[in-house]
Amino acid sequence: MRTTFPTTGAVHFSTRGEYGVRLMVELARHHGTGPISLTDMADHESLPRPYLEQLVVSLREAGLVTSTRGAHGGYELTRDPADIRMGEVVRALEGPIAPMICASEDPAHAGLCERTSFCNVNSLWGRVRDAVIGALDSLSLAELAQPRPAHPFHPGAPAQLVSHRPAPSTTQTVSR
Amino acid sequence: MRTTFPTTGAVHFSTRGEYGVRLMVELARHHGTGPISLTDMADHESLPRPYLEQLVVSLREAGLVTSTRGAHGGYELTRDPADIRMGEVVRALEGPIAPMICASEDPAHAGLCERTSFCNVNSLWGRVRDAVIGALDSLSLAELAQPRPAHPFHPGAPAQLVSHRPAPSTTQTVSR
DNA sequence: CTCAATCCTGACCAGAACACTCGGGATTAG
DNA sequence: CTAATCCCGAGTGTTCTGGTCAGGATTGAG
Repeated sequence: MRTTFPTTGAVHFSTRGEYGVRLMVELARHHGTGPISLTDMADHESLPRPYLEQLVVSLREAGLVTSTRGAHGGYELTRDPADIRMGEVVRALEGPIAPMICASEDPAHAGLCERTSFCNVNSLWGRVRDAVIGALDSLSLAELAQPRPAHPFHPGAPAQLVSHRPAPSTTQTVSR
Repeated sequence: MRTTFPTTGAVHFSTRGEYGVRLMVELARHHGTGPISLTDMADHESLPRPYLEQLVVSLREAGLVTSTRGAHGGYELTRDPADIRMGEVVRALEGPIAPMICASEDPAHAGLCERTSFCNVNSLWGRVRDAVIGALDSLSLAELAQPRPAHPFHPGAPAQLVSHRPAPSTTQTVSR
């Protein structure tokens, strides 16, 4: 089993997200060449096929993939990879991006935190949510699927740790 | 109990983060006027005090608060609220911001994903991590603690849904 | 000195979520 | 017909979450 790796609390994607995205990348690479079987992908990525079987249900229900049954069947993308934002993929797999009840993507649902009137802590969670959504939607499946050395310039920031702690300056005007 | 509210999978802060932040806000509001007891804060925020007791341990260990024991004791901030980035607070409560094993804040730890050499999916998780860190560190405790109508201009973007789907353009240069 | 208000520590616990596995049924190409 | 597929629902051990509980140490006030 995977044991969720060293438990890290906040902002942590489950294996559904991880495996599902890898699966979509696999599909994107073979886009246009007919359906691929789950068994093939499971073997190629060395992931448990019976588990992928239930992940792919979410992807199908979200309209991201279609299936053809029977021998030589399998799955394929419904749209061009360049047309699929990673936000859609992750949302399909893990549900809506809502770090907190009062920071739901659905405004109606967010309203049921009765503290909203007087507490502005939720502005923090809202900010996090928007940051995550922005990060996910700024990347298309096609960009993620291209092999390795992404592009001569703009190398796609691979394992490259950017400087966390951007600037511990006291006064710091937020963007937007 | 809180039942983690409608389960939302990805990017989801636990009550540790929620309660802990609210606790810090409470402390920030009374900063400079001596220690406040946990009981007071638990009552005022209607949170279970015995649970807060273990949260506050993390805050103390992170050096964010100090305690004075005995009667009329309590907790207070060690630094000025304007000097505390929310990233510190959240990290203290929930652990390092790492959405995935290959997107750890600690580069050494990130190296133990053996796929890093040939898969660029981790660039996605890295991007999410940086987005979250940026969002958290761009806000100070002081900003979060001020009462309600934050500021005449720069209204702090309260529940305001920003347009997700920023621009589904196919070619899209990353920022940075 | 005593007492009550605090912080501090560690153990315990029920329920949920996670990461799967398993068994079998429906479809279809060869 | 048969093998390769997708499809579906149920079961399962482990971990995490969100607490509770019991008691000990420290201190200010009377």
